[in-house]
Amino acid sequence: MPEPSGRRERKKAATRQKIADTALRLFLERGYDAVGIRDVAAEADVAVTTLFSHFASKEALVFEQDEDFEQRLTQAVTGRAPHEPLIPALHREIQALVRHCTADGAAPIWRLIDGSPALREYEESMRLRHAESLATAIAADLDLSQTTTACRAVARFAIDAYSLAREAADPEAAADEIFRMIEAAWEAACPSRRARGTVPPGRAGAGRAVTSR
Amino acid sequence: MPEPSGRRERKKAATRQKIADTALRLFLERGYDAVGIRDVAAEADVAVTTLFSHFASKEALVFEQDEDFEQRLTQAVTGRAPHEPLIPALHREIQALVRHCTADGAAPIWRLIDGSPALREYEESMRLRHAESLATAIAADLDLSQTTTACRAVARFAIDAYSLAREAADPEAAADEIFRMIEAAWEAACPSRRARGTVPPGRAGAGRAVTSR
DNA sequence: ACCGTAACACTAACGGTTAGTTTTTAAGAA
DNA sequence: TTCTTAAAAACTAACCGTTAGTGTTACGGT
Repeated sequence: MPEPSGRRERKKAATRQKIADTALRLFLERGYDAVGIRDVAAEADVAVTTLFSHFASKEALVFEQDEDFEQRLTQAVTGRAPHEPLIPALHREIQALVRHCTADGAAPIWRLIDGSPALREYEESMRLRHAESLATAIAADLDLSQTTTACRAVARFAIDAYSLAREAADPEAAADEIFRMIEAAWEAACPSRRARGTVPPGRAGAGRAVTSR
Repeated sequence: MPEPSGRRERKKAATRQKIADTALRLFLERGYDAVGIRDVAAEADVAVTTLFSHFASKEALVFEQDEDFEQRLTQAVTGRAPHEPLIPALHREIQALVRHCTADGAAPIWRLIDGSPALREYEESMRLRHAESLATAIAADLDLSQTTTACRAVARFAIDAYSLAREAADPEAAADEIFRMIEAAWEAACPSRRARGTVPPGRAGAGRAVTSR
């Protein structure tokens, strides 16, 4: 089996990068809808088929940068300090991601995205996949001490927090507010676990059995 | 100006219905991807452009039935019994909707949807629009006693509950479980309101000020 | 030096969608 | 009735994202 070694991979990466850069530049210059795939391919000096061998769709060209989002989320769960409670760790990571995408430099790209229904739809769908990965990571981390349903729910809630915060007037405050809600929701789903983190110890374990699944 | 009176509207509605019926039949017979727009138009004996004057996209043909989803949600909020708390009302309606779409008769359509990425994506995007409407209804109902962020968050959570419950092995139990979480989240966001409904009176109003916005 | 194959190019098409234009048909006015 | 207006539907012809099919090149392993 060919062990990867050098030139080929570099050339491939260079082509991919050139396509992504060209695409983003053209989109920002003329608007997403006003630029066709054929325009991008021509300007990047590659064939249309080559473009599609690097990117699955036109929308994927825009979300090149945003690639590690999914991994950062799951890492925040699986790679957190031992005994650190789940929700605050998630909260911290989402805050960082929100800050990252509301930074001044990223503004034009997000204006681009918000301006195109196709891009928004693509993003939503991508986030849902992220939520599924996150749910899996959470379920694995908790090691069967929690329902799959509850894990999938918090995962979705966390993604919701990200996307609502991104749109809010004060993104950081919005994320804080939503995560206060998520913390409460998680405790309600967790009758068998100690309460800890940003919320006072309150009533944990209301004695209701988990019925689903 | 000509006041609309009868035949025209009936014929138009009939055309629309014929298109929708034909489309659904063909999709169920041959599969969504195997049926082209031109096939549907031909079988319904209309021009392609006519089809698109009735439906915005191919996917919209499938979600014809599901039309009143949005209105049922907002109605559940705005039209609930006086003094009935928000979350239980929402819970009840979502339960009804989940039951409706997991009923035996509806199974083939949902198999169709789950089988096509395009349809799933379309549905997600549609649900997000529903969540926005719901958030608006909730905000209006609460009359400024709650943050927009909190309203948008519960609205999303409710939609999440619907779509997670729909996929769960035991849909009703899953919806119950997630709504227990939502109830807790809502109380955490509601320092100024009495606790009531499906959850024991517990600690309401932890004395934390709402900071966002 | 040779072969296998990954990367890319080229042509042509498919399928959803839309613009432009024209024909039909219902609703009201003369 | 007949005429007028306008909505509904038809037809043509394309646009655009995407893919299949078919080479061609050049890198990497032997």
